[in-house]
Amino acid sequence: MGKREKLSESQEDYLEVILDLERENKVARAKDIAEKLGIQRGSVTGGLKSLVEKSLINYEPYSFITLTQKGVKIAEEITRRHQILKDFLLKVLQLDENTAEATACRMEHAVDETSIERLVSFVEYLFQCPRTGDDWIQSFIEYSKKGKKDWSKCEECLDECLARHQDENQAEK
Amino acid sequence: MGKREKLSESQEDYLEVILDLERENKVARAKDIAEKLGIQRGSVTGGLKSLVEKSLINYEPYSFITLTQKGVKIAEEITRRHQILKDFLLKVLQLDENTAEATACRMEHAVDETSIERLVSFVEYLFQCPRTGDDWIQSFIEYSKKGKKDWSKCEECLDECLARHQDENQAEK
DNA sequence: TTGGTAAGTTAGGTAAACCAAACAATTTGT
DNA sequence: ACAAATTGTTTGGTTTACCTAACTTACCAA
Repeated sequence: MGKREKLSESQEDYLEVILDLERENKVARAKDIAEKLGIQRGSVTGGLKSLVEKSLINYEPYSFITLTQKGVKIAEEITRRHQILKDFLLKVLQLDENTAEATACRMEHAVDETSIERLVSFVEYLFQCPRTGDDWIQSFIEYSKKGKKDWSKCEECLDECLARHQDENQAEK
Repeated sequence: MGKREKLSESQEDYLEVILDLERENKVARAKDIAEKLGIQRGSVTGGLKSLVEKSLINYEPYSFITLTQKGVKIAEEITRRHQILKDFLLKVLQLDENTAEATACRMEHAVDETSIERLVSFVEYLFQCPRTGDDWIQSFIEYSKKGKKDWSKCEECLDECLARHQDENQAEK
C-alpha cells in the first residue's frame, strides 16, 4: 500500500499547488491548478490522472480535487522543502524575494530528506549561535558587496560580539 | 551569434561529461559519454545533434567529439556550479561524499548565476571570518547530531575564539 | 587483405508533459 | 428553468529524451 515510487518534478508541482489551493479555497479546481502552474486547462486532466493512479488525490471527472492522506503528507514535505530553501536563500544568502522564490521552486525537486534536514539545522544554528546570528550575516552581506573584507577589524568585532553576548546574558537574569 | 537560449538539464549533463572526458582523454567518445550518463549508446547520437545545432560541440558522424569555445565556456560554468554546490554540501553541511555528489548533480541545474556567486561568497566568508571557520562548523556538526546545543557554554566559546584569533594575529607578526 | 570486434548510427517505439481546439458538463444570472 | 458563460474533458499533435535491435563504419591483428 504505502510504497512510494518517486514522483516526477511535474507531479510534485501538482501536489504543491493543490495543497496550496486547498488551504486557500478548501478544494482545488482544475482551472486554478492550471493557472498556478502556468499551463493550459487541458493539460491538467492528464496530470491529475497520474496522481489518482498513485492514490495521491481524490478525483473523478468533473468533481473537485482533494489530496488523500498520502498526498497531503508528500505535498507538505515538498512545501516544507520549498520554504526551507527559500528561507536559506532569503535570510542567509540575502537574495531578493523573486530570485529566492524562483530558485527554491527549482531546487525543491533536487534535495533529498537528509540534505534538507541538515540545512534546517544549519540555518537554526547560524541564527542561534552567538558567534553568528543577524549581525554576522550583516557583515557577510557587506563583504559580498565589496568583494573583500577588511580582516583587520576582526578583534574589535570579536570583542563586540562577546560584549553583546554578556549583555544579553545579563538581561536574562 | 553568441546568444544563449537556455539548455535542458540533459544538454547540460552532456556538456559536463564531455568536458570531463576531454580533460581525461583529450577527446570524448560516444561510448564513454553514454557510460558516464548511464544511458545507451544509441541515445547519445541524438543528444549530440542537439548540441551541434547550438554550436556547442564539434562533431560529425563517426568523428570524435570536442567542445567549441562556446561549449567549453558553458561546460565550465556548469562544472563550477557543481563543484561549488558539492563543496557547500560536503564542507559546510558535512554530508557524506555520495549524497553530496548526487545532490550537487541535481541542484546544478536549478541555481542561477546570481545565487551561485552569492553562495561562493558565503562559503568563503564562512571559512575566513574568525567568528566562524572550521571550529564553528565543528560545533554545528555536534549540534546537528545531538539535535540541541548547550547554549550555556557560549561565553567560554567566544572567549576561546577571541584568544585563538589573538594568537594567530601574534604569530603573523 | 581481410575478417572480426568495437564503436557509432539508424529506425522504430515508448513515455511524459505539454498545447490548441473542439466538445461536454456544470454553474449562474435572471 | 434555461440560455450563456465558465469550467472541465477529449482528441490529436508536438517535443524531448530515452530504449532496443539491426545495421554500418572504423580499426586492428593475423
